[in-house]
Amino acid sequence: MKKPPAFTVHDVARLAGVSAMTVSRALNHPERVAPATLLKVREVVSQTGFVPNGMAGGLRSSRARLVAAVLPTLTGPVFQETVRALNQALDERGYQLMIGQSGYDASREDALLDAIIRRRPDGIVLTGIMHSVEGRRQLQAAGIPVVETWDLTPTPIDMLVGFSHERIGESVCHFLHQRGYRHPLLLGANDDRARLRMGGFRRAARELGLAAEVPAVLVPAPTTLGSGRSGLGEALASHPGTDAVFCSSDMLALGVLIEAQARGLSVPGQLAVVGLGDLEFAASLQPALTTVRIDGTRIGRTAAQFIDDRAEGRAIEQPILDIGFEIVSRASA
Amino acid sequence: MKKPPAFTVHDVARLAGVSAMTVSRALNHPERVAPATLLKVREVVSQTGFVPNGMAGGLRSSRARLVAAVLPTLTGPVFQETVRALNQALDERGYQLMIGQSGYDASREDALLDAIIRRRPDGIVLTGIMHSVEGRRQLQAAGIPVVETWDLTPTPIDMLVGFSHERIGESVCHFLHQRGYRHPLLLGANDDRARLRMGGFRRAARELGLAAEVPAVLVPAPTTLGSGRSGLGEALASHPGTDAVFCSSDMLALGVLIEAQARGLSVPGQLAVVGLGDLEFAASLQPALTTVRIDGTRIGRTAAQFIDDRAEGRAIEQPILDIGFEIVSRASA
DNA sequence: ATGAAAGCGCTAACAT
DNA sequence: ATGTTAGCGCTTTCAT
Repeated sequence: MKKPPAFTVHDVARLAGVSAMTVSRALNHPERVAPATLLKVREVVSQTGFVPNGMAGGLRSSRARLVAAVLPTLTGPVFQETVRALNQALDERGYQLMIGQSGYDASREDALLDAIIRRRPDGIVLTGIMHSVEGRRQLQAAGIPVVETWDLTPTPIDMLVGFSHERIGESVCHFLHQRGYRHPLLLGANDDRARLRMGGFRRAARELGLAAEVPAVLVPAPTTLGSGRSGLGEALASHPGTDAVFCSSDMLALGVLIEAQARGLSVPGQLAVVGLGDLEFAASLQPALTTVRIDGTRIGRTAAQFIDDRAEGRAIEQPILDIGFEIVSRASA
Repeated sequence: MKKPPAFTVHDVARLAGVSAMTVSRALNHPERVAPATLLKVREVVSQTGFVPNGMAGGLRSSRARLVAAVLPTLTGPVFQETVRALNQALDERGYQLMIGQSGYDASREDALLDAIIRRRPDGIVLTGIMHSVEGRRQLQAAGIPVVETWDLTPTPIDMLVGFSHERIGESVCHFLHQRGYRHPLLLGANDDRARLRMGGFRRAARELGLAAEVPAVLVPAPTTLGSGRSGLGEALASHPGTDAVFCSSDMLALGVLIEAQARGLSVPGQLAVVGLGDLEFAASLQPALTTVRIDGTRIGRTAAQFIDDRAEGRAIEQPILDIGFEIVSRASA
């Protein structure tokens, strides 16, 4: 597997008896080339297997046709719908998606941003809000379109497609209260967004006179089925009167469901369970899971649209978009 | 958000009172630059927020420091461990990961390969074997290191890290037979790899005198919990004597577990269930899931190693690696 | 409709 | 240890 010298536009040009420029045009603007010439060029291209060097083209045209996405975990199911929709929407518009994993370590985060900015992508999609001052500065300075997602802030770096985690907390609290549950408990990871939801839930609970401070059980991120099981155990040990659990992910909720079953607790009779994410499996569980649905597809598609609009110089009428959420009421609460 | 003209090495060079080349060296080979000069350059770099243009550097040095991964689905949990490990191992070596979704449509697949080859990545990781003749030709012609994964073939394009799906089928068949199950059924998607496992399972079953043709229930890809539930229903309707189900994913197996419970079937007493993947949740289920463990981490890390070795011109002693698999015996079978 | 010249920003190769 | 020159492969710009 010795690397054979790859063909260049000049090679193709020579073989087709035209200039390099005509080859470039035949590839990128076929309508501006005479049909006969086009045919000839295409012939040579397919015979040689020529694929243009995108680094050279991108360098000259300052269009990388690349979008970078930064995710806290590559592995969590939560953002998958978003990533899938983003990838598909970008693909339709002729962009490739590059992914990077953030979180955990501040210095790794800097290195990741650096690696991304080096490639001069046409846009960067952040899952969550960029809080680091240095990171914000870097992104602003790079002048690359940025879409922050999955959260709201009054001061985005650039563009935003998200929803309010606090309002989710409030809504779920009201939802449970309305159904007669009086001793809710919060089960979740200790990340920024989960904290916001807890804050909203607790405030609503105070306003409803439920509890001065709704108890919470924290589990390590990322949330797993196993931590749902052990988390419920912990919750019932420390707060035996608990009659409802709001979980910060559907996976966690599934763990709670399984643990409840193992303990002979009926759901929702003795314990209500609410998840977050409305993952594919939520509707198929027994009992079917009541959960908070977030339209990840819309987030992904909108982010792609924003970036493409920017790259094409189109104005964006509403660059800060709150897409809201929906409580999907099924059998578990 | 007007794009401010980004700094170049020349700007930095001017401000630091050195040549562009020295800036380049200070950034890439700091040891070859006098300490005082280095300090000066770094000072200017951090003041200007300069980030070198990777397209220009890559063009000149023909090192993109980029690896492309092609996955059948971005969303399935099956390859996540592989992708996570791949990303991490590449990251440690200073590469970025670009992902693309294959499958579904042959013309989309060509476009994806084209988009990847354009970027002249340092390597391409394929999840599964590339069967398309045209695709193989393109990849060979591009001279980019290719690692095929998650399968075995005597004729890889280049390098390979995988395991035998046929042998998995055989092994699970023997496993179930040994435990006294005599009426197994196969539940899975109708993809290449699942077919290989079914083939292996059926051959072993014939050799063991279990059945001339072990029955199978096919579900659409990607496999879901819901199709596990409906699949079990279908299986019991058409083959009421079934006493064991080998599912082509853990998610499917979870669906089978839930459906069995809903029907009052005891597992493994009346029905044995075996999954594939050993996903995080498998051990935490009730009953804990017996499943086939594939070391996705090793696949990902090895693929990264192979590509880096190639890029650095190191010889690879064993470029075709069978990492095998392991049946993790838990409570469900 | 096509071509020639120039240069995108960086770094390999060769001085000094 | 540092600088100079040249050129990676393409596309923008300006001719023709």
